[in-house]
Amino acid sequence: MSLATDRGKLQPADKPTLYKQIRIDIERRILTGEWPPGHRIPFEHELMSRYGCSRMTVSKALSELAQADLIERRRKAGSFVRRPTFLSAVLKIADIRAEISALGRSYGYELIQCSRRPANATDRTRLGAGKSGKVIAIACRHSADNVPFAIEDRLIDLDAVPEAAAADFATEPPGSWLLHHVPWTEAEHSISAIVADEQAAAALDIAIGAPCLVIDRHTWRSARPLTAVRLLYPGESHKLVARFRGG
Amino acid sequence: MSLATDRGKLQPADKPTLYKQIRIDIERRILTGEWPPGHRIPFEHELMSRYGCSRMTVSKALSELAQADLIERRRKAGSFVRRPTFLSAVLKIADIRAEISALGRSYGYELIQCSRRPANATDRTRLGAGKSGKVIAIACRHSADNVPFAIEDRLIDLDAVPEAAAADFATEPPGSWLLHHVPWTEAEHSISAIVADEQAAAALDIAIGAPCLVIDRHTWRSARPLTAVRLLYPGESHKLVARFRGG
DNA sequence: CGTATCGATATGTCTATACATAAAATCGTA
DNA sequence: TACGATTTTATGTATAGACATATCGATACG
Repeated sequence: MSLATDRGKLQPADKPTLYKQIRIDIERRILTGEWPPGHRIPFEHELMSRYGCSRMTVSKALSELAQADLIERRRKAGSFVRRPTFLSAVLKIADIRAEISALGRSYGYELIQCSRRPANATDRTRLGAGKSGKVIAIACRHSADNVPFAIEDRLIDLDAVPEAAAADFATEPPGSWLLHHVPWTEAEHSISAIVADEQAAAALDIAIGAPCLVIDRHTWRSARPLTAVRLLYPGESHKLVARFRGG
Repeated sequence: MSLATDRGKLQPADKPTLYKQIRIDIERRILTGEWPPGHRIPFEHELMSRYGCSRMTVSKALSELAQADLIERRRKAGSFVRRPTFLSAVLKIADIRAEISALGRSYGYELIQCSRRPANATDRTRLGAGKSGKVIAIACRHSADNVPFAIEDRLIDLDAVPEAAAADFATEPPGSWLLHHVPWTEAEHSISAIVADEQAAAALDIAIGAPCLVIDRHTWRSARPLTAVRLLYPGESHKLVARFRGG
């Protein structure tokens, strides 16, 4: 897992066109604290004359800053540095295969169990689906350099994702397959910690009672549940990187 | 903690100006999979005639989609739906006081220890600072409805954040104070799980050996370390919400 | 056959202008 | 003074046109 910025991104020294120059000038003043939250940014026509350009150019810079949530624009009042109420960071979650490969380690995948069945009450609750037809239930294990890395327990709604019926989860991890084949609009994650029970300990090759990081992820497309997954990692750390502060 | 989208955000049914209409039209096609990754979006002048508007209007819609990382624009070639290689989600981390208040629970704060001292070798390593002068070391406990919620162990670089010397951490949690007073440009998070040792168990009022979620956060401004903090939560879940898929 | 050049083309930036719209500020009147 | 109508103002959206620039593809050349 890795966290990186969004909010317009820290530009990679693009050749500074004028509007970009204006944008990073303002960004710099905000990020250094020279213009604190609540500060009114100079009016567009002030920036026009300061930079000797048209209002459209200034406006483009301000629009991007607004889209990035660094400033707030209010008609008649002006533009203001946003008051941060949250730390905001973009979480980039690679699928586990890509994550392990990116670390330069060899990826291993093992399908433990895969069944297609009509959804029972537990499945429906887990997916959050009202009525539900068939589901695919998958249990599998990911390993890095032949050491267990995570175990995965997943449910896929076959009505919402009929293409999944044709996928071969014996050879391709379901997370990778879904990431590359199924667009989604919303996801929700819950992070928690548990201690390994006998089964988890055996699958992860750790001691019973050892700490595990748990990630539960639910994914929807337009409010329709697609999949629910629980990932269990041995307690060691997963890194996230964030940039910028946010509103 | 709560995760929400960036990438332009799921618009709250803004009155649909033309460029926004174009934007959400394209967004819809991407998100439903009608235009899969790699698909070439109609050329700007095709969209111009389809919507009967000027190129600037079309371009504004595409620019926002590009800033949101949903598409990639290439000169001469056209604009293309981005190939998702990551799940992308915006992590919004409220400071703990705000987080607990938002849940409608009463917030309690208890300063356990606070000292100002020259940085020792351990402090420097932890902050990642080369040379370092003074630091503030803080240990404190947050509670919700009088139940321990998290314990915090923090180091603040006083040279980088001299204003911190004047803050009163006996009454205001350091996370809240920093969030509202100190702009930052980069942060890095590590999430892991441990089992409570005797000290943590006592502070959190849980059993020794019970699982704890650990978040280590380092924060910088322009590559200069500002603060390092370790938060220890009892194992129950922390929710995150993400939207859209990303590149 | 491989390479250099050049034209066509789609996006990238910018201008000058116009009108719309939301909201602050002012004024006028009850 | 209080309240409602009017004016002012800064942003929001949109246009038409201009030139810049990257790059694909074709043509010409060695």
